Amino acid sequence: MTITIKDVAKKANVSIATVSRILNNKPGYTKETEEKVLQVIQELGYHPNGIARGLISKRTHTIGVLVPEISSMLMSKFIQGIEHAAHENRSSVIVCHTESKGQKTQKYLQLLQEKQIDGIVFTSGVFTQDHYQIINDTNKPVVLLSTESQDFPIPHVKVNDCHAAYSATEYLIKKGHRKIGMVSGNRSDIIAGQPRIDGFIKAMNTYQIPMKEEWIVPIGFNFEEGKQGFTQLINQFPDMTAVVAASDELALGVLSVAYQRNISVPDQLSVIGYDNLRIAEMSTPTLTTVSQPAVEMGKKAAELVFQMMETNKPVESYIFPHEIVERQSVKALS
Amino acid sequence: MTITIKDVAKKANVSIATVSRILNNKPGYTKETEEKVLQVIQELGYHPNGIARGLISKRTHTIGVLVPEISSMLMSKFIQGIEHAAHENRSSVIVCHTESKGQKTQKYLQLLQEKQIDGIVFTSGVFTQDHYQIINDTNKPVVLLSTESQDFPIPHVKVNDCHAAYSATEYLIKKGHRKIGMVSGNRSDIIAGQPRIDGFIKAMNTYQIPMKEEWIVPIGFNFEEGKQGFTQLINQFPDMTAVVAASDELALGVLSVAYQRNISVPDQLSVIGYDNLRIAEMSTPTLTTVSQPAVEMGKKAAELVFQMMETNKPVESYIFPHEIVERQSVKALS
DNA sequence: CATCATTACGTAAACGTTTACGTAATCTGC
DNA sequence: GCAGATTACGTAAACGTTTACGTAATGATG
Repeated sequence: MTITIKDVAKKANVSIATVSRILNNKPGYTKETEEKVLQVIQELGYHPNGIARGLISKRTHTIGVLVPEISSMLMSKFIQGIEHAAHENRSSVIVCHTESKGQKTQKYLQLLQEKQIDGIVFTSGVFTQDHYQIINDTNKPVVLLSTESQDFPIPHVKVNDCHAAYSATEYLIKKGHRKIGMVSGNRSDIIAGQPRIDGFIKAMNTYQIPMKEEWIVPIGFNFEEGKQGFTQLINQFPDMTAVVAASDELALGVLSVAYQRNISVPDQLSVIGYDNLRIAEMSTPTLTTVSQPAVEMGKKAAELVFQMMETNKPVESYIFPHEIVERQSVKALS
Repeated sequence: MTITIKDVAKKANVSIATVSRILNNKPGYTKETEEKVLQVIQELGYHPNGIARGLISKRTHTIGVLVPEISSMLMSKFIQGIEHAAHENRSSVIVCHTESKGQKTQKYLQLLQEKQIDGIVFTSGVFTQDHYQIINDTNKPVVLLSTESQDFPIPHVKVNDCHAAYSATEYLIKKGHRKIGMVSGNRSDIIAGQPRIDGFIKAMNTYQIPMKEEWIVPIGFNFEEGKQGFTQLINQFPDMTAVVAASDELALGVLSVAYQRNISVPDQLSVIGYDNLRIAEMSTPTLTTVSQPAVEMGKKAAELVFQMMETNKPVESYIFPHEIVERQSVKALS
């Protein structure tokens, strides 16, 4: 049923080699035969079979992206950037939902290998020994997005989490705040948890602001955890005037509990978020936050993958600058 | 360099046919040879090449999904559901960002065809003649998600937009509201625009509530448009007590402007949204809204694709029930 | 006009699988 | 113990391309 290059060749009275040449712009045919063949292709409605092509060329023009959570707003921005870069490189992207599970991640890595994809963007939290094993013997380019690996030589693109959290804290301090709490990711999360806590502590120390351990509540990154974390924080630190949240979702959780308890933001409490997702503009009050250029980061990560494919050389990691976006949730103390 | 089935066969002293049989659980080998071959596969670290496989089987275990906007929260839920169903059917999904552009959509359809994907979930607004053309001669299963086509016999899964908007409006009416405005999608959007407006009007008529044309502001679906639309609406309808927003993002825009103008929600103004995205729980106040079970819908759409592949028969469209989720943004008038 | 380079093709072998068909060995039932 | 059925394989032809190599025809050069 399906029309192949042979059918085209036969009908155009040429060999399949000639058709192939025309299809791929390789030299070796006259203008006339080209026109003839092109016309036959039209008539027959022929489309080349990418699978057969891939079998020979060993390129599938497909890259895989592993994400822990598809419908996370941060991840969907990453994916958007990746898709964009892929499209510019005539490739498409397969999304793999790992649910942060090591086993599912491994299964997906195998799957991608069998599918002969050209490269991988890995956004799925911690990158383990097992993952490296698989990836290493596939010999395909991989880049880590918003994560990194200290054990293996794999390029990454991210912002400097510690530094960004430092900036956020410093921003509050410069606004006159001294009693500052933090709701953050778990300490066991060595990518986005502990480093941001470190940044917070470092800023407090640099500005010689005394602080207590219980001013920091490590709990996670989502909205519910933000509500929980802030509830705990406000109970053990009632005269706090500002809080740095390690994600925008956390910050919204803070806003939500504050609203319930009639704590006015920013008049009684200042809040700074992290990520600069779209919800940061959509909340009431709008959220001052540390911006991660997520779409750009996704784009860059994918571009590095393509660069590695072409040059066959390792590439440099890329650290994106962060930036404080001022909105309404932080007030200067007089 | 790459290890093929031949290498395995040679090292195990069997033919490639036998290896293939073992790989695919087809009968015709003893326990002994199986063990032997399996062991060699382990030793060599062999992985079957899905491309070569696909060339023969004509199945790539890949489906494509076309979305107008990847980082829309609604779309990412759809994608999540689709990915889930795909994974359960041992397939993976390629995401294609169409930007609602007909031309890009067509390009992507061609691409997917060349990639020999097994089926398509189409979530990209209006489904045109041109799209049908391409899809029809590929002969692959397609299902429309959250859209439909009156011209072509393609199954869809969605909620009944008109009915859902009717319910939302009715809900407000039953809470005692009479002066109700609407911020909606454009009238030219025959999928999610006009039908929801129709539902609104129908409810007002059914309950014999007089209304004016300018109580409806068709403008779009996102946050910014919500702000704009509501600003316009409140100016020409100042004594309005409630508003139905055709999306949660629109509703958040309403909330935002109301906050700026010191209109208290829900005390002075009730707001009902549409979609039940995660932001509906995260806003202040939390948003009463019409729930679309987006993840389930995505899942169902993909499942229909697989069903069509297996049975080779057309399937029925599927209308999901909607549901009002009560939160804090609507108040009963006494 | 003879020689050589270039052009415009065609032939056939890959790429890594699956699978129809053939064949020798083993098993079954009497 | 023998005919026939069954089992456990091997051989080779597909699947739809790309591409190295060969060849005849054309063009350029002296």
